[in-house]
Amino acid sequence: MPELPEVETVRRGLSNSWIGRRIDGVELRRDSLRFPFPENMDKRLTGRTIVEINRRAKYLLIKLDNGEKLLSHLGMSGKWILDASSSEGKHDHVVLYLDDGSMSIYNDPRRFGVLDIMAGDSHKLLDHLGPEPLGEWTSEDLFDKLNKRKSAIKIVILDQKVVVGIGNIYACEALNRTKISPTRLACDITKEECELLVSEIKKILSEAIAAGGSTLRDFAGVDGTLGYFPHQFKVYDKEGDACTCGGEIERIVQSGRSTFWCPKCQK
DNA sequence: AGATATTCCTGGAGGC
DNA sequence: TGCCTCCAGGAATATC
Repeated sequence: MPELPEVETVRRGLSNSWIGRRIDGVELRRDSLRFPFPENMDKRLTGRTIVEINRRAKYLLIKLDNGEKLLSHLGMSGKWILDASSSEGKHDHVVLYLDDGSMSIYNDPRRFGVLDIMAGDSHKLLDHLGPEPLGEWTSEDLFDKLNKRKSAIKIVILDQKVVVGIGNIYACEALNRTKISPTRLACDITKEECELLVSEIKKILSEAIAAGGSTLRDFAGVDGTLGYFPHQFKVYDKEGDACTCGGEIERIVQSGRSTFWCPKCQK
């Protein structure tokens, strides 16, 4: 569920709490999530100080003082719980003991998340990724990629090789905002529509980050949990509701996933 | 290579 | 109230 804005919000929350902290102890409650943890992950993290936290796509890159990075992906249900007083959670998989006496816990019921340690800049999960939507991403780049694809536009903008960070929710929302039908073939999207898509995707992601940032203080104040933040959506999970144009929002299934859209205004 | 199906996992919702 | 089935979804992997 966390898409780019949620991961960026988590990055900011973790930065506030973690930068400059030394990891004094690591408790692994299991040996894998989606993938096995790297050999001796607990020992390799112990004694390290966190110097910087970056984001690439939906991955968090937690830089350590020896140059290595802890790679964290939240999958569907992953959360970092900061300043935890105790760990009784059923799905608390990893506990970090920090040098200020606090405890940070990685909790993930569905275990789709990833934790790994990388020494250099290359990683199997990162190397094939497409451009960052909030970086130097242009409509020309998008048009070139869509041109070659005969799948529905909704499916193609979910492809992390085309552009990163967009999940099911923002794909639906962006298409509604640009009035493009999710069923149109990617190769039939015009240059003008690409310009619109790029600018609306940048806008909606920025807005969501701003909203996440504003809820972060309150949200983290309650239980210190950093994970998924609900935002205001126009079409996602709103089957049967009225679209802003007056039409009725429908749900269809594309490649096994729900798409919410308005057939009246999205052409 | 590109398109599609399958897989991982648990909690929550809905049906009876 | 309880049990069953289905569904949610990120992204690697396999298969055609």
